[in-house]
Amino acid sequence: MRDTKEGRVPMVVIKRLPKYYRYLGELVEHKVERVSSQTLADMMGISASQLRQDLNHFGEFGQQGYGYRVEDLYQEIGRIIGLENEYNMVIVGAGNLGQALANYPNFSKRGFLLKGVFDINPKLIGLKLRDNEIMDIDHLEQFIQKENIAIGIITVPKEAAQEVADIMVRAGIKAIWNFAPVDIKVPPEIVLENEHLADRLMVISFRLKELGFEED
Amino acid sequence: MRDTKEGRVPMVVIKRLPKYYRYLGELVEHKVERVSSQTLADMMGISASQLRQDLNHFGEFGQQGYGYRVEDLYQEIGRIIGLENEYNMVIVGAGNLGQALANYPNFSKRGFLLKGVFDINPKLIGLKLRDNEIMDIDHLEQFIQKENIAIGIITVPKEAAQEVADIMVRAGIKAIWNFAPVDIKVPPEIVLENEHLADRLMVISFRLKELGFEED
DNA sequence: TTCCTCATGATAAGCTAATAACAGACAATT
DNA sequence: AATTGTCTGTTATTAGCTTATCATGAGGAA
Repeated sequence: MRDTKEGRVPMVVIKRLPKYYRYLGELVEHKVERVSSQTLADMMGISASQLRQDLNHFGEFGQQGYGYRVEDLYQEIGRIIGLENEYNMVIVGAGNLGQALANYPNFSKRGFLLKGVFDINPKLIGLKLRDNEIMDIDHLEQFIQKENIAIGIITVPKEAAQEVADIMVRAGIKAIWNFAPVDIKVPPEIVLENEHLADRLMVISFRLKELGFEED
Repeated sequence: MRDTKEGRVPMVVIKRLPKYYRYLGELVEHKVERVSSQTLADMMGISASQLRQDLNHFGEFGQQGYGYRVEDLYQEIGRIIGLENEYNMVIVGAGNLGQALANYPNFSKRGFLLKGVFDINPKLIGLKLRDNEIMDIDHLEQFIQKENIAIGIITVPKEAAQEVADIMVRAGIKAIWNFAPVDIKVPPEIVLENEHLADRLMVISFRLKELGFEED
C-alpha cells in the first residue's frame, strides 16, 4: 500500500489535510453522499483547483462527471493522515495548559492515547488528573521506554523545555509537541511541532495595527 | 510614522516576526550588543537572505560593515508588531483551556490584558479565576462595548462557537482567536485566527506515518 | 444504445516566496 | 588618511505553490 504517488508532499498540503477531514466529517454527519470539488472548495473558502491538486498528491479518489463520494473520501483522508493507528502520549508539565490538554476529549477519540502526566513539583505528584496520576519527572525516561510512548507533549516553563525534550529523545520518543515559548532542538529524525501561542497573539496584534493605519 | 515601506507585507513574513522577536529577546537577555544577519539566521535555522529580505519590508535597521544593534532591532520589531499598544481581551468558555489561557502570564506582560471571563454554565458563574470572576454569557455583549474589548478568545465547544463569535462581532469586537475545532465565519474586517489544536496532532500523525514508510 | 452534460485528473501558465549574488557603505586598522 | 574587509540593502535567479485550462471518461436521459 503506497502512501504518496511520488516524491514528497509539500508541508502546506499536509497542513490542509486536517481541514479537509474536518469539513468532510461535517458532510458525513449531515448524510451528504456526494460532493464536487467546486462545492467543497466553496464551503472551505479555497479554490477547486487547489483541492483537486492536493488530493492528487495521494491518488485518484473522484469520478468524472460525478464528484467524490463523501464517506469514501473521508475515510481515505483519515487513512492518509494515519488515523487508523494508535499513538501513546505523555504530557510533561501538569500546570494549567498541561491539565487542559490532558482533559481534551478529542484526542483519544482519534487514537491519541494519553498514558501519563509528569511534573517536577512535589505538590502535584500523586494527584489524579482524570485517569492519570501525576508522576515524578524522574520516572519519565523509563516510562517512555516501557510504555512505548510515541508522542511527548511539553507544557513546562521555557527554561526546562529543552531539558525535557532531551530526556524524551534519549528515551527514544518519535515526536514532540512543544508548547513552551522556545524553539526546541532535536535530531532530524524526531518529528517536532512547536506551538507558540503567544506568537499567534502577536500576529493578531500586527494585523490590528495594520488595520488601524488603513484609515488614511 | 509609516508602517510598511510599500504595499502589503505577505502573511508568511508576518508570521515570522514573533520568532525574530523571541530570538532577539534572548540576545538582549544575554547582553549581546550587535549581531549580523548571518549569525542570527544561523541561530534560527533560516537563511540570512530571508532575514534581510524580511526586515526590508519594514525599513533599514542595520548598518553595512557592522550588522544590527540587538537592542534597537528588538525594540523596532516590537513596534512593528504593535506591542507598544494595549489590548483588552475576554475569554468565553471557562473550561480547562479557557482557564489555562486565563492563567497564562506571558499575555499581560506584552500588553494583552484579560478583562473578563464568561461561561454559560451556572455552576461556574461567580467563581474566581485569578483576578477575574466568571460572568454570565448574557452580559458578554454589553461588557465588550463598555470595557472596549478588542480581542475575544473563544474556548467553548464547537457547537456554540459560531454563536459566540456572532455576539462578539455584534458588539464591535476587533479580533477573534478561536480555539473551537470549527472554522468560524466573520466579516472580513474582523481579524480572525483559528487555532486548531487537534489539527496539529494530525500533522504529527501524518509525519510519523510518513517516517515509518521510509524504511524501504 | 447514443448523445449530452458534468466534473475529474493532468498539464500549463501565472504568481509568490526563497535563495543567491553583488555593489556600495561603513567600520576597523594602521 | 588610506586601505582592507565586513555586512547590509537590493536586484536577479531559482524554486515552490496556486490558479486556469482542457481533454477525457463516467453518468444520466431519451
